[in-house]
Parts: sequence; structure tokens; C-alpha cells
Amino acid sequence: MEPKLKRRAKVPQIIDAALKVFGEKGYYDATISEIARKAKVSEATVYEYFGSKEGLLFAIPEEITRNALGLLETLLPYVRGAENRLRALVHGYVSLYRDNPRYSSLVLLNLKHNRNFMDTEGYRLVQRAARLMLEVIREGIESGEFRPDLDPYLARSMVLGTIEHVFFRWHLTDRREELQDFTDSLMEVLMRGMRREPEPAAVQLNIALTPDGPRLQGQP
Amino acid sequence: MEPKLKRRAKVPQIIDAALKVFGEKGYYDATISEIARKAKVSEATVYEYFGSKEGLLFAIPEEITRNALGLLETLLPYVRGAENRLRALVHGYVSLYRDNPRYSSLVLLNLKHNRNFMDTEGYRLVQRAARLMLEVIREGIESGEFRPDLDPYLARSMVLGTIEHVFFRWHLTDRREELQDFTDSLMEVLMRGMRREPEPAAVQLNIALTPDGPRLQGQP
Amino acid sequence: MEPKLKRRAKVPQIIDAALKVFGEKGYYDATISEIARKAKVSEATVYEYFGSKEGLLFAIPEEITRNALGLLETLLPYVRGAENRLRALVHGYVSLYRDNPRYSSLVLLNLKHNRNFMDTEGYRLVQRAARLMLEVIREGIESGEFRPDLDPYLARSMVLGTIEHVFFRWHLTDRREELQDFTDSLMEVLMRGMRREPEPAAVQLNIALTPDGPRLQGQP
Amino acid sequence: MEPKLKRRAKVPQIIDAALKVFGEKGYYDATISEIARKAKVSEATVYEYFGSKEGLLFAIPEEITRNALGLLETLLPYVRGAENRLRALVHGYVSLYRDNPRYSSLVLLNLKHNRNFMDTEGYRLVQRAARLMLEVIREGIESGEFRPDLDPYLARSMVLGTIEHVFFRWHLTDRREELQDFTDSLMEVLMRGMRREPEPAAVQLNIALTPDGPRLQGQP
DNA sequence: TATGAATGAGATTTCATTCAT
DNA sequence: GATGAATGAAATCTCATTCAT
Repeated sequence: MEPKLKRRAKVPQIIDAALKVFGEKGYYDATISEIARKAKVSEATVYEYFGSKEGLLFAIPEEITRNALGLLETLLPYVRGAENRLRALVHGYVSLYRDNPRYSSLVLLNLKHNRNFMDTEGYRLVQRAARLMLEVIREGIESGEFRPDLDPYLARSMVLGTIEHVFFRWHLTDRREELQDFTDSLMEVLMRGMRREPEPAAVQLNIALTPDGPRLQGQP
Repeated sequence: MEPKLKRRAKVPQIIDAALKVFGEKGYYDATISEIARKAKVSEATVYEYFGSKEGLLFAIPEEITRNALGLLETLLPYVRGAENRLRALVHGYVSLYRDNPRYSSLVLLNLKHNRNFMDTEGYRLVQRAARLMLEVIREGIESGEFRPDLDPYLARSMVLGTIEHVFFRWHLTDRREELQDFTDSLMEVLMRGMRREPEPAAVQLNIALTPDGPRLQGQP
Repeated sequence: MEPKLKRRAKVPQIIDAALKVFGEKGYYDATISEIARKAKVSEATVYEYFGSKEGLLFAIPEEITRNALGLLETLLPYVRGAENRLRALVHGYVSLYRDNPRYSSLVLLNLKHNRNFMDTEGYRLVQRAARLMLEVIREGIESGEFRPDLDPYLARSMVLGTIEHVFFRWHLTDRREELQDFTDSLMEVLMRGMRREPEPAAVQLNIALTPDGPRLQGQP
Repeated sequence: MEPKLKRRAKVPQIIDAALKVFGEKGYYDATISEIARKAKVSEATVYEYFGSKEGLLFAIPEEITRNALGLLETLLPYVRGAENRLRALVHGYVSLYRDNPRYSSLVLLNLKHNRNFMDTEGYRLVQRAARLMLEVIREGIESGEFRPDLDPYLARSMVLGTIEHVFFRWHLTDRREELQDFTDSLMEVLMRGMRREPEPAAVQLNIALTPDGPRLQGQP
């Protein structure tokens, strides 16, 4: 039984308990005491590993975000076209938030608003994901897929804001209903709004006069 | 000096101080003591008027939201067309949030996430505004202005989520830059996404064969 | 019942309790809880007045030292001669320490060694008293009362060191015996050591034999 | 590598680290954890050897005092005269404290005031040294070298108090200046104060007028 | 012998809140 | 109506200390 293994063994327990308690009570009303009890360790052990209550809070998003980001960055190079890349990102967020409801609840209800979170490794990962999306949007504009006058920051805010708003409502209503994947509906509206419009549908007429009368072929 | 007048004079003082302190420190790190000091009243007076710290927090949005909502409900009947009505709503939110930065900061960073806020008169007003938007969207769908397969909840989340996301970033970055009115840019993308597409541009050809040869008239 | 009076009323209670508890257990093993219990106030009240445990500790010497110093500075101008002035100072220390045993115990066992005490108003008063003694010694050297090669710092260390050592032993042995005023014994040894020696008492005899008989004139 | 040797190797390491950390932070603010880190052993090892934090503190003076005392007791029989013997003791203290500044700092700032120290082997050694000095003073009184009305306890307090006061100041000011050996200056003042005065140089004149003229006999 | 890991046991400190005046 | 004064009730955090390996 290697000590390093034993050590690592308690971390997930604690993180898990913290996720539950922070999620239920909110960061401020949660107590280390309850988290420790739920994790079946002593309070001192929590401090041994995480240093402080805030340290524990901030430790949570790190791994999850790192994994999700890794997945995205592995996947994205294989996706062609700004629209498809954006869809992949949206899908990534949506499935991450839906498959880890406790985590998304924590992020949306407790973490985002903590100013100290901004000095955190976890926050840097979150930022990297957001920047990834910004770049995809910019690529789309440059490549001509997206409208040239699109404000990329606003576009990103539309994507992220919508996702967060939907999940926020889901959590506020205690997730009574199954949340269906709204990636497609969202992308549908978004892309109609962002896509460069095709050239005004030039109609080409080929008319050949024959003895039988005119023959028309129209192609929109 | 009539007592009623004196009383009335302290409430805005306290609310104002609370807005500042809650905004700077966040709800939990703010103290009644500091608010009272800033409002130049005793702590006990704060309790006299607002009953509790949370009561003070919840008292803040009530008046502001009530006023804003009143304005919208007065204005809206005079606006025709779902798109215009939606634009009016968006503009209402954006200007409310922009002209009252401390208030929007409080709402986005402290109030939204407080579960007890949901049992509040202020929250009911907020909800009413949100429902107003939902109805406008539904009207648009019914009237054929908006796409029939549009999910009105998703659409509303797009509108509100975007607005909140933009303001949230603005506050997080300490509002270093002037925030410009993004109502139009947002509406532009949104409406392209939501508007019912015109009938496939049927091309009608009137062809009259004359001795001189065919004469074509195309009308899109 | 003026509030200011009520307020002041608790301070001596707390100081008194602190003096007892700090004296019995030492600063570190004393607890605010016990002090509060003994003073019949809540722990929070202690913090209301003194801000912190250390603040409470440091508040104690201030008044006592201030009073003692005031007395000395009032008295000293009326005492002539470096030796008498020094004796007055020694007596001042000895009687202060003997008449306030709890205070001297606190100073010698807990306060002196606290490095933070050096940033304190109380410490500055203590310093002022020590500087007073240094000046008296210097005056004595300059006036020729004390030996010219006396190191004033060493002399002061002898005075203060002796006083502190005697009281320290007294406190360590739980003050089993009445401590008698050792001012005179100490001054006796000190002054013999510090006083300028009189000129070697040369006796000069002038004897003139006259018809009337011898006439003696002795000049020391 | 014999275990006994290894063991012996760790004890000085730990003592050394303890001396540093206790000296810098004071006993209470020092932590076993830091000492162990500095000594490059585990905390548990410290407990293996010293049993408790206090045990570690008390272990420090033992060896040093034992050595110093041994030296004094070897040397003293060869020194003649109370004054010289006292001087030897003073010099012993001064050089011990000056050559082991960390040790003297620990003794003066942390050890002396610890009531439990009095139940310690180390304290007994310290006491023995103090008693040695008392005896030398008594011898001096009995032999007529010192004044017969000298209070030997007070005299010892003067010696020890002065030494401690000088070193205390030296440590409080962070030993900014080299401390010079003040043994001689101290002994000078002390001995003048303590030495028995020679018989009052009474000058007795017997003058007999004779026919031959006056006859003078002076006896000092 | 040596230690990594875990914790028991409190102490300080902070505030929201109350109440007599 | 207004407040100065007092406090109840916790919560975070820290270490000395233990023990299985």
C-alpha cells in the first residue's frame, strides 16, 4: 500500500462531499465541519489537503475543467468549418454541464461570482476555453462563413450567456425536468443570425426558342 | 420636522449605502456596521427599517424593478410588432443595467444566486418582466413574425443570458471601458435567427409569345 | 446614567480579570474565555473594547506606567543632587513593583519579552522612564558627583537589572515572603561604587613655634 | 553505520534547529513542524527523541549549562580571594552568553519565564551556578573582603540582574552592535560598592610641648 | 529507528441581532 | 424613532501529538 496512493484516496472523497455541500447550501452557508463529516475525515484533514475553505472550493473546478478542455482541444483539430467547430464547443459545454449537474451548479451559483476565483488556476482554464470559442468565431468571420460585421465578443456572450442562463434556470428550479440537449436549437437560431447570407439568389434563365415554342429552365 | 419625513429620509440613505457596500464587498463580506456607518445611522436603525441583513438586500431591487417594469408596461402597448416590442424590452434591460451599474452589479453578482430571493416581492417583479418577454416572443411566433419552430424559452434565455453575460463581464473587469449600447447588434443577430423566413422567393414568369419573339418579365 | 460612564465601567473589570488570568497562566495559556468569565462580561465585549488578545495585554501597562511616570516627573524637579534623584527613581520602581505585584509579575514574566510590545504606547512610556534614569546618571557624572569613567548605560543596567532580578525571584517563588524595601541597601552598594572618591584626604600641618606656644592650622 | 551513531547524529541537528526556530519566533510561535523541517527529520522523530515540545525546549540548556558549570567548578578552586572568584564567575556568565547568543536569547526570552522549567534538570544546573555565586559572596563577607553588612542575595541579584539586563537589551536590539566584555567595568563598580573599607584613616596627633620644642607623632 | 498521514481539541475572532433607555 | 452597548453562537483554522507501517 503505497502512501501516495493512500494520500490520493481521500482527495476525491473530500471533493465529492464538498461538491454536495457547497451545492446544497452555497459556499458561505456550507461548513467545513459538514463536509468533513460527509467525507468521513476530520476537519483537520481537509485543511491538510486544501489549506482553506476557499482553497477547497477552487480545487474543484480545476480537474473537471482541465479534462473537458483537454477533450475539446484534442477534438477540435479534426472538425472542419467554423460552424461545426462552434457546434462542437457548444456541445462540449452543454454536455459537461448536464452530465455534471453538481459541478455546473457550483460554477454558476457559487464560483463565477467569487472575485478571488479570478486568481486561480481553475479560472485560467475556464478562460482558455472561452478564448477558444472567441477564436473559432473570429476564424468564421475571416473565412467568410460568418457575417463580417459580427462582433465576436457579443457572439460569444450570446453562446455562453444562453448556455449559462438555461442551466441556471434548470438549477434554480431544482432540475425538476430532464434537460434535453438544446445544442441544435440554439445553433439553429445562432447560425441563422451569424451566417453570412448567400448572394441574392441570382436566377439564371436559359431560353431557347424552338419551333415548338419557348423552353424554359430556371435554376434558383 | 415631521417624523414621517425624517423616516423617509433615512431609507434612501441606507439603501444607497447598502448598494455601495454590498456592491464592493459582496453580500457576505459586507457588514451592517459598515453600511450603517456609511449611511450615518446606527446599526439598530437599519434593523428598525429592514428587519435583517437579508431584508435590506432584498429591499433594494424592489423599487428599482418596480419602476422599470412600470415604464415597460406603460410603453409596450404603444409598440407594434413582436420584433419592435422585443427590441423595446431589450433596450429596457440594457439601459436599466447600464444606468444603474451598482444595481446591476448587485443583481448579477449577489442577488440572482440567493435562493431566498425567490420568495421575495422583488423577485416576483423580476419574474413578471421575464414573463413579459416570453409573451412577446410567443406573440411573435403566433403572428408569424418569428419562426414557428422557435422554442420561446430558449429564445428568452438567449436574450436574457446574453444581456447578463455582457454585463457580468463588464462588472468583473471593473467596468474599465464604457459599455456601449449593444441592443442593435444583439437584435440584429437575434432577429435574423428568429424571424420567419420569407416564402421561398417564388419567381413568377409571365411570358407572352409575340411575333417579335418572347418577352420576359421576372418578378421575384 | 451616562453611557460614557457605563462604558468606562467595564474596562477596569476586564483589565483586572486580565491581570489575574495573565498573571496566573501566562499570556499564552490564558484564554479570553476565562478572562471574560472572570470579568462577568461576554468574550465579545472584551473584543469590543480591546480588539484582540494582544491588545488587551498591551492595554494594561499603559495606565499604570503613565501614572507612575507622571508622579516621577512631578516629583523629580524638587529633588536635588544626582544621588538623591537616582534614589527617588529607584524608590519609584521598587514601590510601583511592590505595590502592584500582579502588574510587576505581568511585566516581568509576560510583557517584556513580547516583541510586539515594542510597537506600543505602553512601551514608549516605559522607555521614557528608562531614559529619565539615564539622564540622571549622566547629570551625576557631569556634575562630578559620580565617577567620570562610569558607563551610564552599564550603571542603568545595574539599577534596572537588579530591581527586575529581585522582583523576578520574588514572583517565581510565589511571593512567599514579604518583600522589604531594598532601595537603601541597593543604593548603598551602588553609590559606593559610583560616587566619585573624595580627594585623598591629605592632611597638611603648618606648625609655627612661637614664644606663646605652638599654633596649629590643619586644612583637610 | 551503527544505530547509536546515527541516533547521536540527529540529536544535535534537532537541538540546533530548535535553537534557531525558538530563538527567532519564540517558544509559542515556533512549531515542531518548522523545527523538524529545518533539522531534516520528521516531526515524529522529534517526538521520538524529546517526547514533547516542552521537552525539546528544556533539553537545550542542559548540555550547555552542564558544560559551563563544569568549567567553573574545575576552575574556581584555583582562584584565590572572593573578589577574584566572583570576577571569574562574572566572566564565565558573560562569555557563555556572548559566545552562544542563540542560547542566551533563548534563556532570557523564553526559558526563564516558563514555570515548568523549574522542575527541570537544566534548571537545577542553573540554580547550582547561582548558588555557587552566593557562596562566593558569603565567603567574601566572612573573610572580611566584602562589607559585613552586605546582603548576599541582593549582591547576587546585582550581578546576575545586571548581566541579564545587558544581554536582554542586546538581544532586543537584534544585537546590532558587537557586545564588548563589560566584566571589568561591572566589577569595578561592584567591588567598590562591596569591598570592606579600610579603617578610617584616623590621624592621631600627640603633641607634647617640651623644652626641646614640640614633638609630633602622627599615626595614620 | 523513522515517518507519513491523520486528527482531537480548542482558541480567537466576527457579526448579526437585541434591548434598555 | 433612534441608538449605544452588549452578546450569543459559530466557524475557521492551527498544532501538538499519535500510530500503523
